[in-house]
Amino acid sequence: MLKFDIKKKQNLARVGVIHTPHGDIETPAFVGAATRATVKALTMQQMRDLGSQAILANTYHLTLRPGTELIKEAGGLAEFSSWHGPTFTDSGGFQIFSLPDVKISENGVKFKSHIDGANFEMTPESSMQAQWAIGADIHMAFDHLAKSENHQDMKEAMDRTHAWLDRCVKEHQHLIKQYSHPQYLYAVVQGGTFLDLRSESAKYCAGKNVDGFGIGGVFTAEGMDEMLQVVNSILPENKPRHLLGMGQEPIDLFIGAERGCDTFDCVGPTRMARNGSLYTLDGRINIKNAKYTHDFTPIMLDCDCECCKNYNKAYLHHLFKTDEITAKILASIHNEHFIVETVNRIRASLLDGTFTNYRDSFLTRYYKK
RNA sequence: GCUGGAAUCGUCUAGUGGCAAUGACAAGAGACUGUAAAUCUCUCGCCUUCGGGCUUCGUAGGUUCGAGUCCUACUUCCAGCA
Repeated sequence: MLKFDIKKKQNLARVGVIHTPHGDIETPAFVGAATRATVKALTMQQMRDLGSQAILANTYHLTLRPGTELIKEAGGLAEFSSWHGPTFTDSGGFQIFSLPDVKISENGVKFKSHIDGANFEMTPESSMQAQWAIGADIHMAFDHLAKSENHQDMKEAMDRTHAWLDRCVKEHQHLIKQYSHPQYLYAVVQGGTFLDLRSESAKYCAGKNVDGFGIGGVFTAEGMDEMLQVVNSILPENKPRHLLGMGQEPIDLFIGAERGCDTFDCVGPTRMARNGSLYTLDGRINIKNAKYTHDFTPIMLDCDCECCKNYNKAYLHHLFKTDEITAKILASIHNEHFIVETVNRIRASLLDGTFTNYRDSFLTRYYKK
Protein backbone atom coordinates (compact mmCIF):
# COMPACT_ATOMS: atom_id res chain seq x y z
CA MET A 1 0.00 0.00 0.00
CA LEU A 2 1.23 3.48 -0.91
CA LYS A 3 2.39 5.31 2.19
CA PHE A 4 0.70 8.66 2.78
CA ASP A 5 1.30 10.64 5.96
CA ILE A 6 -0.96 13.48 6.91
CA LYS A 7 0.89 16.18 8.84
CA LYS A 8 -1.95 18.58 9.38
CA LYS A 9 -5.67 18.84 8.66
CA GLN A 10 -8.05 21.78 8.41
CA ASN A 11 -11.59 20.59 7.65
CA LEU A 12 -11.22 18.71 4.36
CA ALA A 13 -7.85 20.25 3.54
CA ARG A 14 -4.70 18.47 4.54
CA VAL A 15 -0.93 18.73 4.33
CA GLY A 16 0.88 15.48 3.85
CA VAL A 17 3.63 13.46 2.26
CA ILE A 18 3.19 10.76 -0.37
CA HIS A 19 6.12 8.34 -0.12
CA THR A 20 6.72 6.94 -3.59
CA PRO A 21 9.49 4.56 -4.64
CA HIS A 22 11.14 7.47 -6.46
CA GLY A 23 10.88 9.92 -3.57
CA ASP A 24 8.48 11.92 -1.46
CA ILE A 25 5.85 14.38 -2.61
CA GLU A 26 5.00 17.10 -0.12
CA THR A 27 1.30 17.77 -0.60
CA PRO A 28 -0.64 19.66 -1.75
CA ALA A 29 1.56 19.63 -4.84
CA PHE A 30 1.30 20.51 -8.49
CA VAL A 31 2.48 17.71 -10.77
CA GLY A 32 3.99 18.68 -14.13
CA ALA A 33 2.24 17.42 -17.23
CA ALA A 34 4.83 15.37 -19.09
CA THR A 35 2.45 13.71 -21.53
CA ARG A 36 5.07 12.24 -23.83
CA ALA A 37 7.64 11.76 -21.09
CA THR A 38 8.69 15.37 -21.35
CA VAL A 39 7.31 18.64 -20.11
CA LYS A 40 7.03 20.55 -23.36
CA ALA A 41 9.85 23.08 -23.83
CA LEU A 42 11.48 22.18 -20.51
CA THR A 43 14.32 19.90 -19.49
CA MET A 44 13.96 17.77 -16.40
CA GLN A 45 16.76 19.79 -14.81
CA GLN A 46 14.74 22.96 -15.40
CA MET A 47 11.72 21.24 -13.86
CA ARG A 48 13.74 20.38 -10.77
CA ASP A 49 15.16 23.90 -10.58
CA LEU A 50 11.73 25.50 -10.71
CA GLY A 51 10.61 23.36 -7.81
CA SER A 52 8.54 20.60 -9.39
CA GLN A 53 8.20 17.47 -7.25
CA ALA A 54 6.59 15.04 -9.68
CA ILE A 55 5.54 14.56 -13.28
CA LEU A 56 2.61 12.86 -14.97
CA ALA A 57 2.94 11.06 -18.31
CA ASN A 58 0.28 9.59 -20.53
CA THR A 59 -0.24 5.94 -21.34
CA TYR A 60 -2.03 6.61 -24.63
CA HIS A 61 0.77 8.75 -26.03
CA LEU A 62 3.56 6.51 -24.80
CA THR A 63 1.81 3.41 -26.13
CA LEU A 64 1.76 4.92 -29.62
CA ARG A 65 5.30 6.24 -29.37
CA PRO A 66 7.82 4.98 -28.39
CA GLY A 67 5.90 1.97 -27.08
CA THR A 68 5.69 0.96 -23.46
CA GLU A 69 8.13 -1.95 -23.80
CA LEU A 70 10.86 0.48 -24.81
CA ILE A 71 10.31 2.48 -21.64
CA LYS A 72 10.43 -0.72 -19.64
CA GLU A 73 13.69 -1.61 -21.37
CA ALA A 74 15.06 1.84 -20.44
CA GLY A 75 14.36 1.12 -16.79
CA GLY A 76 11.04 2.92 -16.49
CA LEU A 77 9.71 6.43 -17.00
CA ALA A 78 11.80 8.16 -14.32
CA GLU A 79 15.02 6.66 -15.66
CA PHE A 80 14.10 6.98 -19.35
CA SER A 81 13.31 10.67 -19.02
CA SER A 82 16.09 11.41 -16.54
CA TRP A 83 13.54 12.79 -14.14
CA HIS A 84 14.55 10.43 -11.33
CA GLY A 85 11.69 11.59 -9.11
CA PRO A 86 8.10 10.59 -8.39
CA THR A 87 5.99 9.85 -11.45
CA PHE A 88 2.36 9.35 -12.35
CA THR A 89 0.73 7.96 -15.46
CA ASP A 90 -2.71 8.74 -16.70
CA SER A 91 -4.52 5.68 -18.03
CA GLY A 92 -5.14 6.88 -21.57
CA GLY A 93 -8.90 6.90 -21.13
CA PHE A 94 -9.20 10.66 -21.32
CA GLN A 95 -7.18 10.89 -24.55
CA ILE A 96 -8.91 7.99 -26.25
CA PHE A 97 -12.33 9.43 -25.56
CA SER A 98 -11.26 12.70 -27.14
CA LEU A 99 -10.52 10.93 -30.46
CA PRO A 100 -13.10 11.12 -33.25
CA ASP A 101 -13.42 7.38 -33.95
CA VAL A 102 -13.87 5.41 -30.76
CA LYS A 103 -15.82 2.21 -30.45
CA ILE A 104 -16.74 1.42 -26.88
CA SER A 105 -17.50 -2.06 -25.70
CA GLU A 106 -17.62 -3.62 -22.29
CA ASN A 107 -14.27 -5.19 -23.02
CA GLY A 108 -12.55 -1.88 -23.77
CA VAL A 109 -12.13 0.75 -26.44
CA LYS A 110 -11.16 0.46 -30.07
CA PHE A 111 -9.61 3.53 -31.61
CA LYS A 112 -7.35 4.71 -34.36
CA SER A 113 -3.97 6.26 -33.68
CA HIS A 114 -4.08 10.01 -34.28
CA ILE A 115 -0.60 9.69 -35.77
CA ASP A 116 -1.00 7.13 -38.54
CA GLY A 117 -4.56 5.81 -38.23
CA ALA A 118 -3.40 2.37 -37.05
CA ASN A 119 -6.03 0.39 -35.18
CA PHE A 120 -5.58 -0.05 -31.45
CA GLU A 121 -7.61 -1.49 -28.66
CA MET A 122 -7.18 -0.60 -25.01
CA THR A 123 -8.83 -2.46 -22.19
CA PRO A 124 -8.60 -2.03 -18.43
CA GLU A 125 -6.13 -4.91 -18.42
CA SER A 126 -3.99 -3.59 -21.26
CA SER A 127 -3.89 -0.10 -19.71
CA MET A 128 -2.66 -1.62 -16.45
CA GLN A 129 -0.06 -3.67 -18.29
CA ALA A 130 1.07 -0.61 -20.22
CA GLN A 131 1.34 1.50 -17.07
CA TRP A 132 3.34 -1.18 -15.29
CA ALA A 133 5.67 -1.35 -18.27
CA ILE A 134 6.04 2.44 -18.22
CA GLY A 135 6.81 2.00 -14.57
CA ALA A 136 5.35 5.15 -13.03
CA ASP A 137 4.96 5.12 -9.27
CA ILE A 138 1.26 5.91 -9.42
CA HIS A 139 -1.19 4.68 -12.06
CA MET A 140 -4.72 5.77 -12.88
CA ALA A 141 -7.47 3.26 -13.44
CA PHE A 142 -8.73 3.10 -17.02
CA ASP A 143 -11.86 5.22 -17.05
CA HIS A 144 -14.60 6.20 -19.43
CA LEU A 145 -15.37 9.84 -20.04
CA ALA A 146 -18.93 10.66 -20.95
CA LYS A 147 -19.55 12.11 -24.38
CA SER A 148 -22.02 14.65 -23.07
CA GLU A 149 -23.06 16.34 -19.85
CA ASN A 150 -26.49 14.77 -19.64
CA HIS A 151 -27.32 12.57 -16.68
CA GLN A 152 -27.93 9.37 -18.61
CA ASP A 153 -24.66 9.50 -20.57
CA MET A 154 -22.82 10.44 -17.42
CA LYS A 155 -24.28 7.55 -15.46
CA GLU A 156 -23.51 5.11 -18.23
CA ALA A 157 -19.89 6.28 -18.37
CA MET A 158 -19.64 6.13 -14.59
CA ASP A 159 -21.04 2.62 -14.40
CA ARG A 160 -18.62 1.46 -17.04
CA THR A 161 -15.76 3.18 -15.22
CA HIS A 162 -16.73 1.25 -12.08
CA ALA A 163 -16.91 -2.06 -13.94
CA TRP A 164 -13.55 -1.34 -15.48
CA LEU A 165 -12.13 -0.34 -12.09
CA ASP A 166 -12.79 -3.83 -10.77
CA ARG A 167 -10.89 -5.27 -13.70
CA CYS A 168 -8.06 -2.73 -13.22
CA VAL A 169 -7.72 -3.72 -9.55
CA LYS A 170 -7.67 -7.39 -10.43
CA GLU A 171 -5.07 -6.92 -13.16
CA HIS A 172 -3.03 -4.64 -10.90
CA GLN A 173 -2.92 -7.31 -8.19
CA HIS A 174 -1.85 -9.79 -10.82
CA LEU A 175 0.93 -7.50 -12.10
CA ILE A 176 2.28 -6.71 -8.63
CA LYS A 177 3.55 -10.26 -8.50
CA GLN A 178 5.35 -9.96 -11.82
CA TYR A 179 7.38 -6.85 -11.02
CA SER A 180 10.09 -6.39 -8.46
CA HIS A 181 9.46 -2.65 -7.99
CA PRO A 182 6.21 -1.62 -6.32
CA GLN A 183 3.76 0.55 -8.25
CA TYR A 184 0.45 1.93 -7.07
CA LEU A 185 -3.08 2.34 -8.36
CA TYR A 186 -5.59 5.16 -8.03
CA ALA A 187 -9.29 4.63 -8.74
CA VAL A 188 -10.94 7.42 -10.73
CA VAL A 189 -14.13 9.07 -9.50
CA GLN A 190 -16.50 10.17 -12.26
CA GLY A 191 -20.03 11.59 -12.35
CA GLY A 192 -19.61 14.98 -14.00
CA THR A 193 -21.58 17.81 -12.48
CA PHE A 194 -24.19 15.52 -10.91
CA LEU A 195 -23.76 15.30 -7.18
CA ASP A 196 -25.78 12.09 -6.90
CA LEU A 197 -23.47 10.39 -9.40
CA ARG A 198 -20.35 11.85 -7.78
CA SER A 199 -21.52 10.54 -4.46
CA GLU A 200 -22.24 7.12 -5.89
CA SER A 201 -18.90 7.02 -7.67
CA ALA A 202 -16.94 8.12 -4.60
CA LYS A 203 -18.63 5.42 -2.51
CA TYR A 204 -17.88 2.79 -5.13
CA CYS A 205 -14.22 3.79 -5.42
CA ALA A 206 -13.80 4.18 -1.65
CA GLY A 207 -14.60 0.51 -1.17
CA LYS A 208 -11.95 -0.76 -3.53
CA ASN A 209 -8.47 -2.04 -2.86
CA VAL A 210 -6.63 0.98 -4.31
CA ASP A 211 -3.88 3.29 -3.06
CA GLY A 212 -5.53 6.59 -3.81
CA PHE A 213 -8.03 8.35 -5.99
CA GLY A 214 -8.14 10.44 -9.11
CA ILE A 215 -11.04 12.81 -9.50
CA GLY A 216 -11.79 13.06 -13.18
CA GLY A 217 -14.14 14.78 -15.56
CA VAL A 218 -13.76 18.25 -14.05
CA PHE A 219 -13.38 21.02 -16.59
CA THR A 220 -14.06 24.32 -14.84
CA ALA A 221 -13.98 25.66 -11.32
CA GLU A 222 -17.71 26.24 -11.51
CA GLY A 223 -19.49 23.76 -9.26
CA MET A 224 -16.19 22.18 -8.28
CA ASP A 225 -16.29 23.35 -4.67
CA GLU A 226 -19.56 21.62 -3.90
CA MET A 227 -18.63 18.53 -5.89
CA LEU A 228 -15.30 18.11 -4.09
CA GLN A 229 -16.96 18.53 -0.71
CA VAL A 230 -19.30 15.66 -1.58
CA VAL A 231 -16.59 13.42 -3.04
CA ASN A 232 -13.82 14.06 -0.53
CA SER A 233 -16.15 13.67 2.43
CA ILE A 234 -16.79 10.14 1.21
CA LEU A 235 -13.29 9.09 0.12
CA PRO A 236 -11.17 7.61 2.92
CA GLU A 237 -9.06 10.28 4.57
CA ASN A 238 -5.87 8.23 4.72
CA LYS A 239 -5.37 7.90 0.95
CA PRO A 240 -4.15 10.62 -1.42
CA ARG A 241 -6.42 12.27 -3.96
CA HIS A 242 -5.39 13.65 -7.31
CA LEU A 243 -7.53 16.23 -9.10
CA LEU A 244 -7.06 15.26 -12.73
CA GLY A 245 -6.33 17.99 -15.26
CA MET A 246 -7.14 21.01 -13.15
CA GLY A 247 -4.79 23.90 -12.42
CA GLN A 248 -4.75 26.29 -15.30
CA GLU A 249 -6.68 28.77 -13.18
CA PRO A 250 -5.21 29.44 -9.73
CA ILE A 251 -8.70 29.29 -8.25
CA ASP A 252 -8.83 25.59 -9.18
CA LEU A 253 -5.87 24.96 -6.88
CA PHE A 254 -7.25 26.95 -3.96
CA ILE A 255 -10.62 25.21 -4.14
CA GLY A 256 -9.00 21.84 -4.76
CA ALA A 257 -6.62 22.07 -1.81
CA GLU A 258 -9.21 23.54 0.52
CA ARG A 259 -11.60 20.71 -0.32
CA GLY A 260 -9.11 17.94 0.27
CA CYS A 261 -7.22 17.28 -2.95
CA ASP A 262 -3.53 16.49 -2.54
CA THR A 263 -2.10 16.66 -6.03
CA PHE A 264 -2.98 18.37 -9.30
CA ASP A 265 -1.80 18.23 -12.86
CA CYS A 266 -2.61 20.47 -15.77
CA VAL A 267 -1.28 21.20 -19.23
CA GLY A 268 -2.50 24.77 -18.93
CA PRO A 269 0.57 26.45 -17.48
CA THR A 270 2.96 25.21 -20.15
CA ARG A 271 0.48 25.58 -22.98
CA MET A 272 -0.36 29.13 -21.90
CA ALA A 273 3.37 29.78 -21.78
CA ARG A 274 4.01 28.57 -25.31
CA ASN A 275 1.17 30.79 -26.50
CA GLY A 276 2.51 33.87 -24.71
CA SER A 277 0.03 34.03 -21.84
CA LEU A 278 1.97 34.52 -18.64
CA TYR A 279 0.83 34.37 -15.04
CA THR A 280 1.29 37.33 -12.74
CA LEU A 281 -0.19 37.98 -9.31
CA ASP A 282 -2.51 40.44 -11.08
CA GLY A 283 -3.81 37.93 -13.60
CA ARG A 284 -2.44 36.64 -16.88
CA ILE A 285 -0.80 38.95 -19.37
CA ASN A 286 -0.21 38.38 -23.08
CA ILE A 287 3.49 39.12 -23.51
CA LYS A 288 2.98 39.48 -27.29
CA ASN A 289 0.92 42.65 -26.78
CA ALA A 290 2.51 45.79 -28.20
CA LYS A 291 2.44 47.52 -24.82
CA TYR A 292 5.35 45.36 -23.62
CA THR A 293 7.73 46.46 -26.37
CA HIS A 294 9.51 48.92 -24.08
CA ASP A 295 8.74 47.31 -20.73
CA PHE A 296 12.09 46.51 -19.18
CA THR A 297 10.71 45.08 -15.95
CA PRO A 298 10.42 41.35 -15.25
CA ILE A 299 7.09 39.53 -15.62
CA MET A 300 6.86 39.60 -11.83
CA LEU A 301 9.12 41.63 -9.57
CA ASP A 302 8.69 39.21 -6.69
CA CYS A 303 9.26 35.99 -8.63
CA ASP A 304 12.44 34.01 -8.17
CA CYS A 305 12.21 31.87 -11.30
CA GLU A 306 15.12 31.81 -13.75
CA CYS A 307 13.08 33.84 -16.22
CA CYS A 308 12.15 36.68 -13.86
CA LYS A 309 15.57 36.84 -12.24
CA ASN A 310 17.35 37.31 -15.56
CA TYR A 311 15.03 38.68 -18.22
CA ASN A 312 12.52 41.46 -18.70
CA LYS A 313 9.23 41.77 -20.57
CA ALA A 314 10.67 43.72 -23.50
CA TYR A 315 13.14 40.91 -24.13
CA LEU A 316 10.49 38.19 -23.82
CA HIS A 317 8.20 40.22 -26.08
CA HIS A 318 10.99 40.33 -28.64
CA LEU A 319 11.63 36.58 -28.36
CA PHE A 320 7.94 35.86 -28.92
CA LYS A 321 7.60 38.29 -31.81
CA THR A 322 10.60 36.73 -33.51
CA ASP A 323 9.37 33.22 -32.71
CA GLU A 324 12.55 32.15 -30.97
CA ILE A 325 12.31 28.83 -29.14
CA THR A 326 13.83 30.48 -26.09
CA ALA A 327 10.60 32.44 -25.73
CA LYS A 328 8.70 29.23 -25.06
CA ILE A 329 11.37 27.88 -22.75
CA LEU A 330 11.56 30.96 -20.55
CA ALA A 331 7.79 31.42 -20.52
CA SER A 332 7.29 27.78 -19.59
CA ILE A 333 9.79 28.09 -16.75
CA HIS A 334 7.92 31.08 -15.41
CA ASN A 335 4.39 29.68 -15.73
CA GLU A 336 5.24 26.25 -14.40
CA HIS A 337 7.11 27.84 -11.51
CA PHE A 338 4.22 30.19 -10.82
CA ILE A 339 1.72 27.36 -10.45
CA VAL A 340 4.08 25.04 -8.56
CA GLU A 341 4.96 27.90 -6.24
CA THR A 342 1.31 28.87 -5.73
CA VAL A 343 0.55 25.34 -4.54
CA ASN A 344 3.69 25.32 -2.41
CA ARG A 345 2.44 28.48 -0.71
CA ILE A 346 -0.98 26.95 -0.25
CA ARG A 347 0.77 24.08 1.54
CA ALA A 348 2.80 26.46 3.69
CA SER A 349 -0.27 28.51 4.54
CA LEU A 350 -2.20 25.41 5.57
CA LEU A 351 0.70 24.46 7.82
CA ASP A 352 0.96 27.82 9.54
CA GLY A 353 -2.78 28.47 9.65
CA THR A 354 -2.85 31.42 7.23
CA PHE A 355 -4.59 29.64 4.37
CA THR A 356 -7.79 31.68 4.41
CA ASN A 357 -5.89 34.97 4.35
CA TYR A 358 -3.59 33.77 1.62
CA ARG A 359 -6.50 32.48 -0.46
CA ASP A 360 -8.52 35.67 -0.15
CA SER A 361 -5.67 38.05 -0.84
CA PHE A 362 -4.40 35.99 -3.77
CA LEU A 363 -7.77 35.53 -5.45
CA THR A 364 -8.90 39.11 -4.89
CA ARG A 365 -5.77 40.46 -6.50
CA TYR A 366 -5.56 37.89 -9.30
CA TYR A 367 -9.18 38.15 -10.39
CA LYS A 368 -9.77 41.81 -9.52
CA LYS A 369 -10.70 42.94 -13.05
C1' G B 1 18.60 57.79 -76.87
C1' C B 2 15.83 53.31 -78.93
C1' U B 3 12.95 48.70 -78.01
C1' G B 4 10.35 45.76 -74.72
C1' G B 5 8.27 44.88 -69.70
C1' A B 6 6.30 46.50 -64.98
C1' A B 7 3.62 49.92 -61.37
C1' U B 8 -2.52 46.68 -56.75
C1' C B 9 -3.34 47.28 -48.54
C1' G B 10 3.34 48.03 -44.36
C1' U B 11 5.91 43.99 -47.79
C1' C B 12 5.48 40.24 -51.61
C1' U B 13 1.37 38.75 -54.49
C1' A B 14 -3.70 37.18 -57.25
C1' G B 15 -6.52 39.65 -60.63
C1' U B 16 -7.43 39.95 -68.47
C1' G B 17 -14.77 44.28 -68.30
C1' G B 18 -19.31 43.62 -62.72
C1' C B 19 -14.18 44.14 -57.48
C1' A B 20 -13.30 47.23 -51.44
C1' A B 21 -10.33 43.71 -54.87
C1' U B 22 -6.86 36.95 -53.80
C1' G B 23 -3.18 34.58 -50.90
C1' A B 24 1.09 34.80 -47.78
C1' C B 25 3.92 37.53 -44.43
C1' A B 26 3.98 41.61 -41.14
C1' A B 27 0.81 44.14 -37.63
C1' G B 28 -3.30 44.35 -33.75
C1' A B 29 -6.28 41.45 -30.37
C1' G B 30 -8.55 37.05 -28.27
C1' A B 31 -8.94 31.80 -26.84
C1' C B 32 -6.60 27.69 -24.44
C1' U B 33 -7.77 23.11 -17.83
C1' G B 34 -6.03 14.28 -17.05
C1' U B 35 -1.73 18.17 -24.52
C1' A B 36 -3.90 15.08 -32.08
C1' A B 37 -1.97 22.39 -29.41
C1' A B 38 5.65 25.95 -30.68
C1' U B 39 -1.99 25.50 -31.73
C1' C B 40 -6.57 27.84 -33.02
C1' U B 41 -9.90 32.22 -33.88
C1' C B 42 -10.92 37.25 -35.16
C1' U B 43 -9.47 42.21 -37.16
C1' C B 44 -6.44 44.35 -40.77
C1' G B 45 -8.73 51.54 -46.88
C1' C B 46 -12.05 55.29 -44.12
C1' C B 47 -16.87 55.98 -41.75
C1' U B 48 -21.11 53.33 -39.79
C1' U B 49 -27.35 53.71 -36.22
C1' C B 50 -23.92 47.07 -38.95
C1' G B 51 -28.72 48.05 -43.30
C1' G B 52 -25.02 50.35 -45.49
C1' G B 53 -22.17 54.80 -47.00
C1' C B 54 -17.60 56.88 -48.97
C1' U B 55 -12.74 56.79 -51.31
C1' U B 56 -9.28 53.25 -53.70
C1' C B 57 -5.13 49.46 -57.80
C1' G B 58 1.70 55.27 -60.27
C1' U B 59 -0.58 60.36 -62.37
C1' A B 60 -4.03 62.74 -65.81
C1' G B 61 -7.49 62.03 -69.44
C1' G B 62 -10.61 58.75 -72.61
C1' U B 63 -13.86 54.34 -74.26
C1' U B 64 -17.99 51.75 -71.65
C1' C B 65 -24.24 51.00 -68.32
C1' G B 66 -19.81 49.56 -65.67
C1' A B 67 -12.39 50.07 -65.77
C1' G B 68 -7.37 47.41 -61.34
C1' U B 69 -8.45 45.17 -66.05
C1' C B 70 -9.23 48.34 -72.79
C1' C B 71 -7.08 53.18 -75.22
C1' U B 72 -3.83 57.86 -75.00
C1' A B 73 -0.20 60.86 -72.65
C1' C B 74 2.98 61.52 -68.72
C1' U B 75 6.01 59.79 -64.34
C1' U B 76 9.02 56.13 -62.13
C1' C B 77 11.44 51.45 -62.16
C1' C B 78 13.51 46.91 -64.67
C1' A B 79 15.73 44.34 -68.92
C1' G B 80 18.02 44.36 -73.77
C1' C B 81 20.30 47.38 -77.58
C1' A B 82 23.14 51.73 -78.41
